[in-house]
Amino acid sequence: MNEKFFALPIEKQERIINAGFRVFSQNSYKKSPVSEIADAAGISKSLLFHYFHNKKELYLFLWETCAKITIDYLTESGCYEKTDFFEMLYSGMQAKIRIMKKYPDMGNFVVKAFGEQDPEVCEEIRESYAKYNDFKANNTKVNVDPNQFIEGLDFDMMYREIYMAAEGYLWEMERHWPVDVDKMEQDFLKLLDFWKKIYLRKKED
Amino acid sequence: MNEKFFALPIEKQERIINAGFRVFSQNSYKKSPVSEIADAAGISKSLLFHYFHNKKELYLFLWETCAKITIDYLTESGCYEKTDFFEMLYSGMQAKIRIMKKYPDMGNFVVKAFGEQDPEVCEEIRESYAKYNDFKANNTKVNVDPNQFIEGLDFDMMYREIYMAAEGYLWEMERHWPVDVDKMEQDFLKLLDFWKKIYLRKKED
DNA sequence: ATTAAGATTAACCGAATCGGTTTATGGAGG
DNA sequence: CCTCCATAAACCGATTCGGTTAATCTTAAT
Repeated sequence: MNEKFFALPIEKQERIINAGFRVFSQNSYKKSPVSEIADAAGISKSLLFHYFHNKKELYLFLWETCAKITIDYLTESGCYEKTDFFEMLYSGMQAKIRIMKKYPDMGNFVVKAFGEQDPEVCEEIRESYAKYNDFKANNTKVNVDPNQFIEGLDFDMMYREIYMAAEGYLWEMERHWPVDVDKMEQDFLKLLDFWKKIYLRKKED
Repeated sequence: MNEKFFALPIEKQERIINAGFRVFSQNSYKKSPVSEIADAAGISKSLLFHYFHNKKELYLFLWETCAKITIDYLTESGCYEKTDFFEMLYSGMQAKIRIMKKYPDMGNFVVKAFGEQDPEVCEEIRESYAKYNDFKANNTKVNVDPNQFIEGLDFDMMYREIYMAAEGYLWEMERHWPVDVDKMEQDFLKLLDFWKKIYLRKKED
């Protein structure tokens, strides 16, 4: 790609990135016109082709950008260092919320790209995803104290259940456009309280 | 539409319906070619245009079909008559599983259609959805005994949490194609047990 | 065997779209 | 006035799409 892209004002870079996320998340790679992305970004198609030599390059740049954004926001949230389980959940969720605020269509783009079948891009997508997963595996070490939970609790099951509920909540949110991220944070705090009340051992002091 | 469609062998009807679900769920209305649907169904484009006069008619037929299928499977499952909360959950989930078995892409089609913006179809979609919602509101009456749950439980919150977890689970499943519906049922049974253990009042007899 | 009717498809059409290129424009600095 | 350089308009050949038409294939009655 043309490195001059990064010399653009950040605001313009983000407009282009978000336009790409939006269009590519709504249609398959082949059916997503570059012209539509340019329109959504408020620039001309020719300019887009000036910064990215072709459609494929733009697409893969967006894909790599997702990994970069996720890693940046997650590490910055400090969630990797937390030892308290619910604190980890909370800062992780805060990172996701901040991402959604700035890149509203990134989540859907990731899902769509991950399932992309087009031979022109799908191998690259999968390779890059493997790399990202390696990074995650090397940097995620959850250590929680099992004594804080109620007796006889199936911890893996609880984790899974909470994870799915969060996922389901996000999914439900994204269906009701536009996403109200502030309401989201409130809802999630309420959920956290609910979970703590259910799963945490009562303090008997 | 051409009523002769319903005279076709059921197996062929379903092939066409599933092909429509598949293609329309992967791209927006405008970017979903009728020819691709015909290919996926194993028939010629001209034959598809013989049964449905145009693309819009096919699309709206598929949309109405979703409501019909959902209502049919849900009432047949008996979940509307259940008074036990977890039994209701279980039969509802069984209905959804049966639907996914027969129409693997219907769920994604519904989501996509619900968010469709194209002026050629979006008003009709919304109207029809309102009708479906009315039906659901008139036929869903949950009456559960609050005494069966642990003390101090926020029931609405629990319901919401369970609902989201189920949603999140489905969503996670659909990402890992193809969906293994039998494993799904097992997982869901385990989840049900987990919830019962957490939320139900312990029997002290 | 002939034919009529219906089911199904291949071939076709005009309009629009798409990825990408070439040419033109407009504005800032020297 | 000239030179860059960011940006856009106009353009191009290839392809695609919705829909139609003409042809073929199947079947069952005569």
